[in-house]
Amino acid sequence: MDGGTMLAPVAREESLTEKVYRSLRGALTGGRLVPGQRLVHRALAAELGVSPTPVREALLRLVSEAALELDARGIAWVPRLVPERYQEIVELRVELEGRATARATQLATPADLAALRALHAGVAEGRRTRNPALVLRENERFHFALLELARMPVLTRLVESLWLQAGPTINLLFRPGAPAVQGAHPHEDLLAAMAAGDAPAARRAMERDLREHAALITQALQSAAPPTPGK
Amino acid sequence: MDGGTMLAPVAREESLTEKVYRSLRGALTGGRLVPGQRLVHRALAAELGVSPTPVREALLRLVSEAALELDARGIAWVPRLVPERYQEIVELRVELEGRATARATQLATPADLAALRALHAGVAEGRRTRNPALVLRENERFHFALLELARMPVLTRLVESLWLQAGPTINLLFRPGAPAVQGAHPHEDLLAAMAAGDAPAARRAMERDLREHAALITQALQSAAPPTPGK
DNA sequence: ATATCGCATTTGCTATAGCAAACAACAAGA
DNA sequence: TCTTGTTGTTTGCTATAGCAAATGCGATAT
Repeated sequence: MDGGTMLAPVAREESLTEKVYRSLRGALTGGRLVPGQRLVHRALAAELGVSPTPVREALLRLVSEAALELDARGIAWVPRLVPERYQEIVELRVELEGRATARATQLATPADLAALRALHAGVAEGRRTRNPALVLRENERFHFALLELARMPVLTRLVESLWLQAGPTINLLFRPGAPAVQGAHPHEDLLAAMAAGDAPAARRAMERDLREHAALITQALQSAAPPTPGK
Repeated sequence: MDGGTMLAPVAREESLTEKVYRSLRGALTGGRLVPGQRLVHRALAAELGVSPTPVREALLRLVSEAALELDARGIAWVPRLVPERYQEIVELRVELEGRATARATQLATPADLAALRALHAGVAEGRRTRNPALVLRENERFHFALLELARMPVLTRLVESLWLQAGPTINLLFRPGAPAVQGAHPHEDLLAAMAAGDAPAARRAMERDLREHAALITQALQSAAPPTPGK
C-alpha cells in the first residue's frame, strides 16, 4: 500500500513547556500580568496542574527574551518600564515596523489587503464599543499580519520581542478614558496608501499610528508613579 | 560593628544554567559550533560534568533567542543561514548599529574614545598578524563597547540577538584568504568622525564597516553549498 | 543483495526529591 | 517599644528517575 499523500497532519502536539510559555506570553500581552508582579514557579505549576520543571523552563525562556526579569533571589517578575525605556522601544518599533510596512506595501496582493482590512474592522469595532481589551488584541493581530506580509522573519521576531516587553505596561495604562482621536484612524490611511502602492506614505502612516498610540501611554506613564519602588 | 561601606561585592556566583548558557554563547560566536551541528543535551551534560537539567535550560534559552533551533525530534542544532536571511540580519544591523553610532557620537567622552581606540588596536593587530579568530573577537568587543556608549539597552539586546544568529556562519566563512581591504579600516574613519563629533559621518562609517564585512561573507555564502541539506 | 522485521539504544520530556539560601514570623531580652 | 535571636517556611537550583517516541542496527527471509 502506498499511502503517499493521505497521511494525517502528523499532529505532534506541543510540549508542556511550550504550552506554559504560550500561556504566559498571552497573559503578558493580554494584560493579565501587571508590571511588578512576581511569578513563583512552584505556585504557578500548582495552579496549572503541571510539575515545576516546564514552568521553570518557560519562565527562563521569557527572561532570556527580556519579557521577564529575575530578582536577586532568582524569582521571575514582570519588569516595570521606566518612560525612558518605553520611548526607546517605541523608537525601535517605529523604525522596524516602518521598514516592514514599506516592504509589505510592495509585496501585498489585493487578497492580503482585504485580509488586513478585515482585521482593522476588529480594531474599529472595539473602538466603537469602547472595549480597550478588544482594541489591543485586534491591533496586535493587525500589526503582526502586516509584518507577515513583509516576509522579514528576523525583523518580525525582533518586533515580537519588543511587543512582549512593552505589553504589560501598555495594557496597564491603556484605559477607556482615551479620547477618540479625531479624523481617520492611522490604519485607514495606511491601508489606503498600501492599496495605492505608495510605500513611503504607508510607512509614514504606520509611524503616525505608533507614535500617537505611544503618546497616550507616555502621558499615562508620566502621571503614574514616577520612580516608585512599588510593593 | 558597623561595616557599612566595606562589604565585599556580594559575589553571588552565577548558576550552572547561566554558566552553561555563557559557554554555549561563546562557542557560537567564537566559531566552536558550526551550522548544522547538533547539540544533544545529555551528551553535553556529560561532557561538562553537570546534570542534564541546566544544559537543557541553557539550550532552550538559546532556542528562544533564535540562536539555535529544535528539529522535529526536539534536538537543538545550529541553524544554517540561507543568504536571504543573512542579508536581512545585515540590513537590520546596519540600521540598529548605525543609529547607536550616531547617538554614541553625541555622548562619548574623550576617555570613551580612547577606550574604543584601544579596542580597535586589537582588531588591527589581528589583521596584521593574519589571525581571523582574533579579528572577529576583538571586532565584537569593539562593536559592543560602542553600543554601550549609546546607552540604548533595548537596542543593544536586539543587536546581541542578531550577532548570535549570524555568529556561527560568519566564523565558518571568515577565512584568512580575505584580501586586506585597501585604504583605512572603516573603524578608523569611524573613530575620526566620532572625535570630530560628526554623528552622520560616524554613522556612515559604521554602515560601511558592516556592509564591507558582509560582502565578504555573502560571497563565501554564495560559493559554498547553495541549498545543501547537509549531513 | 535487498528488503523487512524486531530489538536495543538514544533522547527529549516530565515529574520528583533534596539541598541551601533567603525570608518571615514570632519570641525573648534590653 | 525596639532590637535581637531563633525557628519554620518558602523558593530557586541541581540531580535523578521513568516514560515514550524515534532511531539505528542487525538478523532473517526472499
